[in-house]
Amino acid sequence: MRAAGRVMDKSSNNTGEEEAEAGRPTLKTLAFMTGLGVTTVSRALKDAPEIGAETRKRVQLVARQIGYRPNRAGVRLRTGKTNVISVVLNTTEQIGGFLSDFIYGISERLAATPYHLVVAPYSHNNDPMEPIRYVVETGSADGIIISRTEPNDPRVRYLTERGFPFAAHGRTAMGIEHAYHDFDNETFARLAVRRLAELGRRRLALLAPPPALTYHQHMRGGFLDELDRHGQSEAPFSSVSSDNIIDDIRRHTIELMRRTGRPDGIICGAGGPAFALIAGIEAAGFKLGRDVDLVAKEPFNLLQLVRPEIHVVEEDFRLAGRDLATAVLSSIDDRSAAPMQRLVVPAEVIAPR
Amino acid sequence: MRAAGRVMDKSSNNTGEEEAEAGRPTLKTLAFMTGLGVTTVSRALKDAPEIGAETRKRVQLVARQIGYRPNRAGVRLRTGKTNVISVVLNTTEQIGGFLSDFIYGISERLAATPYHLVVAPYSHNNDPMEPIRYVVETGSADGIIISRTEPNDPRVRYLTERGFPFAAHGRTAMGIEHAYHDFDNETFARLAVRRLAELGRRRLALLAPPPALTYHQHMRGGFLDELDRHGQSEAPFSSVSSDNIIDDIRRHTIELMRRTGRPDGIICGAGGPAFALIAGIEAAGFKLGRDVDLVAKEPFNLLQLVRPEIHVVEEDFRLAGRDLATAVLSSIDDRSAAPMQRLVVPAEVIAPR
DNA sequence: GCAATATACTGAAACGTTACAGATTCTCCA
DNA sequence: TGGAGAATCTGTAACGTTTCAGTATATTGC
Repeated sequence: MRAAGRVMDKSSNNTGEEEAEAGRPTLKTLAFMTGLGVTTVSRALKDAPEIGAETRKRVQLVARQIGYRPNRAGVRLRTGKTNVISVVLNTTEQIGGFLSDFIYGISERLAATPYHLVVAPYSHNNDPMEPIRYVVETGSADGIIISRTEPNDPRVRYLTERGFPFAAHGRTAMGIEHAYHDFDNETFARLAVRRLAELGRRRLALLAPPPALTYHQHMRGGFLDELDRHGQSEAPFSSVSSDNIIDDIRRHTIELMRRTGRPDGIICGAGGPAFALIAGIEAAGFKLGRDVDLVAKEPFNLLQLVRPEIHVVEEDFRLAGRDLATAVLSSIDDRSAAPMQRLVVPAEVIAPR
Repeated sequence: MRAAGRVMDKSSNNTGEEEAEAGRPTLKTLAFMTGLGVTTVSRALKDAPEIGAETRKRVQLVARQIGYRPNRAGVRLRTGKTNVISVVLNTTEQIGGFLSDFIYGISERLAATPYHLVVAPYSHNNDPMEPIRYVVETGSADGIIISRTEPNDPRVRYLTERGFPFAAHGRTAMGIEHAYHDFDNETFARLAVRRLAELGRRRLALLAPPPALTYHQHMRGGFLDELDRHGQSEAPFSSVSSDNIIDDIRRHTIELMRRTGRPDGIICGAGGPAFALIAGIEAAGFKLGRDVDLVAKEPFNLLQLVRPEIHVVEEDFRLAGRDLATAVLSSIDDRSAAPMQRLVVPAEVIAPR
């Protein structure tokens, strides 16, 4: 009864507006259809307490029926909320790219939310800060995911100073508590060294990530310390990093294997470059599993498939993506909440099959 | 003189507005600073002819100085223009993912434009039409890039009917002229068969993409026809496609190699799955290059690195990304222009090194 | 029976932009 | 000299949303 009365009132009030009934439904359309004011509709849709229960249901029903979807630009203009997560990526990123799974992981987490994922690239010759500044200055996202984290990362400092929600793939070492997801590369290195020790390998080389990245330290730290415990020695291999292009790695590996102090065990801190390592080892005339053992990260389950004689540790980038998305979302939700920090500790080295 | 006079006028006119001087500069800020109206500023920035040359320069100078950047939400709300390209991806996509390069290619092309790239995922169990409908209905992008194109693709029909700019990775066969970038998989298959014929291989198997996808037809077409020309026969291998998970492919390959009519040549229509093929061949006790030859796509230059005895054809996904981005942009720019259609024809099969 | 208060709704304004429909000044020609 | 027309600028409205400051009606307390 009440409802009906109001409907009559309002519809006659609103008829001046000449509803075209074309295009996407907006709040105005809903207001017209329900006979309510735009404000009421807006509030009813977000379950505001000052709207009658019946009205709320009615509005929501109609909205669902006609497939109302809030206009993102409208919301964004009014509130500043973009419903966007920006993932900043280095386009000169490594071989073969773990990136697919990373992106899929993020998407997966975002799928059930109103958030969109935008990919903001930067190339090696640009300033990594540039896309970050852009996002913050133009407010083009509600949160940022960064990767290739450094111990003293200007992006982390910048974002923290401004209180802008973000999560990093990798840790820092600058006394700032921030959200991150990281793979425990120290443990990875330890496990790898230990395995090679078990196999009787005495002289090990490590293909590490570039020194600037935090996980270089972690990996080398674990490597060196564990080397010490087992009385093994290092075959220096720092002329190249897992960031180099395939051919560089292959060439340097050949050179490494031909040195006097060549290693009998190699550890590779990434997936793709392991292929180049293998190629180099074999090109130098050595045989995997006999002359030298290799422990590598296995990001796509392809490595051990073609070279069953290598030892692998699995790293899950899809999980990293999901985790980081979750972390940013909760940062956005409550900026003062404790940042999500997850360290994934590898449990085992998978032996050759 | 003139300019100065106007500045005085306008600034006194505008002083009612109490410029806070905080936050991002907007047109209003610029208007205040230059002493012009916001309309004039807006037009000056986009080089409208009805604005005096001097004014235009002045406005643009000030804009550059204070780092003015148009508010995307404002533009989008007013004009409907989003400056967004949406790339719709299947998150259950294949092994190892060529996706990184694809995305990087798109980003690369978009970098110098005002466009952002948003990734819209769908999983195997969802309707592939869903993200497409979402984008079109909510107008959340100016253009779409789709992949995994089918001969009679409902997405292509839908987008064409609505005149929505898009480009497809792959062709269709439905009498619709649309923008695409495609790798010539027919030629790929022909080259592969020819190479295997040269090697004396008589009985060939093809690991094709799923039958639903257009390039399945192309690849199989070229394969069968060329098979005929050389008087070779086919070893049926349709129980599995290059979309299957690694382990399925490996198992089916073992089974294939143990059959009576086992192949002495195999062609693999994708990069990742080749690893599984190799594993299967070897698990069945055969040797690559001796018992059987393999021709595969090489998307990341990793395959031949660890298995120098295989023959590869390079497919460049970064180029595909760049191309598709270019195609959508030009579609957006002029909807009636002839759609960009590019077929990349592979020239050679790279022999083992 | 009347004020105070709670309940359920409302219009107007604002976010930043562009399109529309003028307004003002200047130039040039009859 | 006067008026048409070009050149250059202007304010207002609108896109769809949320917030602010109400208004009207119903309910309560005394």
